[in-house]
Amino acid sequence: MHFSKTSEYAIRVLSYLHRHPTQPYSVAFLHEELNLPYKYLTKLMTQLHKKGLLNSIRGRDGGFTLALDADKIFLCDILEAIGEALESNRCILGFEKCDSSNPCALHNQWLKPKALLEDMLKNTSLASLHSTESIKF
Amino acid sequence: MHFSKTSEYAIRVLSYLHRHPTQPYSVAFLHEELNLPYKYLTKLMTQLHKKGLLNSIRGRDGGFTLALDADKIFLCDILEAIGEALESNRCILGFEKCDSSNPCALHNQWLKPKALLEDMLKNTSLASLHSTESIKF
DNA sequence: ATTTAATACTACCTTATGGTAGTATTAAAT
DNA sequence: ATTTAATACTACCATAAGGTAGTATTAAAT
Ligand code: SF4
Ligand code: SF4
Repeated sequence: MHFSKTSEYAIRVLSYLHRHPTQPYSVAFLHEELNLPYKYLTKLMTQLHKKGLLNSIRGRDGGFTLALDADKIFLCDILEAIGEALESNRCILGFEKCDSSNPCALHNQWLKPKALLEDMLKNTSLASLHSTESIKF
Repeated sequence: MHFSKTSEYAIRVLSYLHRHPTQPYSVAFLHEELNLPYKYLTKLMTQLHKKGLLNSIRGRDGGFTLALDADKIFLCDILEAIGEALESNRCILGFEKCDSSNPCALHNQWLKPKALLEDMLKNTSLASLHSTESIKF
């Protein structure tokens, strides 16, 4: 039970961009500031741009800015952009098919935590992430 | 956000063993019955035996049985046995250190889902998993 | 004693994720 | 026009998880 490194990186870097939404930041700068691997971050940023979450400005003095309002980007959007969308219907035990009219007991145990998780991912926006003005990133 | 294959396998196979706690089942049989990869399952069973969750009976007509009462084995015990214990204190964003007196907003969002997850893993026993008598395994 | 059916062990292969290297392309500044 | 600092692209490398192959060891049954 964990988030992937890539999703951690994406959340951290997007959250950082939100601090100064207008000014473009270069990957080199973000790499220094957030201590994330430079080349890997380049790939990730390009991917987020292709998915429409980032504006990219090429050439000298270029960089990336948020493409959308920070309160319109939710954690689930970020996960989807990097190909880690939550498969809500997937069986927690890896079964292909399941008669959901007769669920196993683990399924019932899983319902509540799963609902809260989905709630968190669907309703936590980038903007809300920074509401506390903590200086971690 | 997902369980590993290995943890799925472990939960499924242990749950199956609980159905007839006294009789030893061979890996070959479990492999057929649960449709899990034979050799990989062998490794997993040996590991679970070393961790004290299973009795192993070698030689002809051997196999594995539960080493403990099914209502004394909890999901978290299984995860720990396969080296996937939940690191409760790990930062969800991968930071090494964090001043928890000033948590970031994601942390607060994470508290409730995390608590429910831990509750599920700590309080769901093998025995309770099978209380509904569903025939999935 | 031999056969047989099981676990245990060692080593290797495959796939996905995470990460690196080098180069091409773009555009501002001079 | 040239330099410079940025993204974009292609290809490869490293690590961990998942999976396979072959053989040694064990113990019941005959
Ligand atoms: S009821 Fe059990 S077997 Fe069916 S999808 Fe849910 S966890 Fe899987
Ligand atoms: S408060 Fe934020 S930075 Fe600190 S441990 Fe929690 S998620 Fe990580």
